[in-house]
Amino acid sequence: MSRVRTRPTRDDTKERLFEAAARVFEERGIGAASIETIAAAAGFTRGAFYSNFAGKDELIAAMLEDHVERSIAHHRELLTRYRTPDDYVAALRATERGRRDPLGRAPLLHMELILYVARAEKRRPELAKRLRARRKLVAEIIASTMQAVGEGVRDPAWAGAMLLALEDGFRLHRLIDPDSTPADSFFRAVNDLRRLAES
Amino acid sequence: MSRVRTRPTRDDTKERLFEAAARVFEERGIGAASIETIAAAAGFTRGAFYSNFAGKDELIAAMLEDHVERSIAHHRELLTRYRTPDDYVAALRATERGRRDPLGRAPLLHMELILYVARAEKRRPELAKRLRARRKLVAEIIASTMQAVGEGVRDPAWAGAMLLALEDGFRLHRLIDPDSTPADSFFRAVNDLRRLAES
DNA sequence: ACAACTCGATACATCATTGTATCGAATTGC
DNA sequence: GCAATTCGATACAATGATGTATCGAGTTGT
Repeated sequence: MSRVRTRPTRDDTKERLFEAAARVFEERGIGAASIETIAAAAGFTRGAFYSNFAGKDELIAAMLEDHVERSIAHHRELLTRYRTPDDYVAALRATERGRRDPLGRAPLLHMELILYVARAEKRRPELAKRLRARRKLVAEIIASTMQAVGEGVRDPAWAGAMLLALEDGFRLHRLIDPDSTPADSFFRAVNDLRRLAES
Repeated sequence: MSRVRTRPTRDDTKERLFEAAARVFEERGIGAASIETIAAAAGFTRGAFYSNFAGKDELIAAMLEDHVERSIAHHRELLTRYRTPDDYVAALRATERGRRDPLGRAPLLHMELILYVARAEKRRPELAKRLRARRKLVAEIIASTMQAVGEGVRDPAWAGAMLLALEDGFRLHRLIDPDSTPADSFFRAVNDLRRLAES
């Protein structure tokens, strides 16, 4: 039995390394981020890092694993509460405003991870699985909320793919030029499309 | 006057460095690419590189400059030839197919550049200018081709922004998962939207 | 043809990064 | 409590990257 904990638990350390890595990746880019910098940002030395991960690759794999579930869980939770398209979009808008991003991570990091993994041929399937899960989820959301209002969409899966492309695209453009790309561009587009589809 | 040129011109060297840099950036990512690797890929040494550019930043700025003009010029040229939406989309589809995209590798560079510049606060305006130019161009295309058919779009500028977001989004997703994201996803979406807007 | 100039390779010094090996302190099992 | 184990800091060797300074070959103007 220990009297008072003076050393952080292993999971604590990993968590701190995650956060630090997210910050550093976002700031410098994954490729330009050194292990040393990441460890230092977390308040540790390289020793701690290598004690927890085999290297940069394993860290990133762990980051993906960790955060994917979180974001999907959030959407599913929203789905149980808001049953019409308008409500759902409104709810999303609200969380968007409050949080950093519906996917749970800052946009730059999101893109950065996509690129990093897309480049690592052997690891691409992981990210692909994630994209497919997101699409399936959006398709479900469309189908579910549409049905609640009595409207029909011919192909929810394709509609989901389009919406996700639109979302990621606007996210990218907002990175480049926030001034000409308002935060709610995506939602505006969704509403426009819904209006189009209804007429 | 020299008899026979045995040394490449300065512009030749720069051009070769551009191409090599594009390859290396695509393969390793901008952050992870070293000057040495780039120069070597072009068949030169670092000496040549530093003789032509002050550093990585300046190289990238030059690459952007180069890329932008080329792509915009191409679209404008298309615009003079194809005056209806259908023709234009068809023409785009054709050039897209012809472009080197055997493994979907070229788009990586596009995203990579966006991220790199988005991160460099001081340089962001350049890329923003480019995004705005693209949007303006697409808006013009929409307005121009629509008018030729006698249709009206309420807000061509906004429609242009949406289309670009859609395009970049699909490009991103194709990087992740080519199997579930066919190369013509964007064009399919454009056609769907046109059909929606017409009804 | 000759002098001035330009380009790119080579060499060099400095510094950053990587991965491992080892040691001491903290923690847990018994 | 005490031994065994775990965690993370430190030291270390090897390698890679950066930028500059310099030299020789190539090129241009007159």
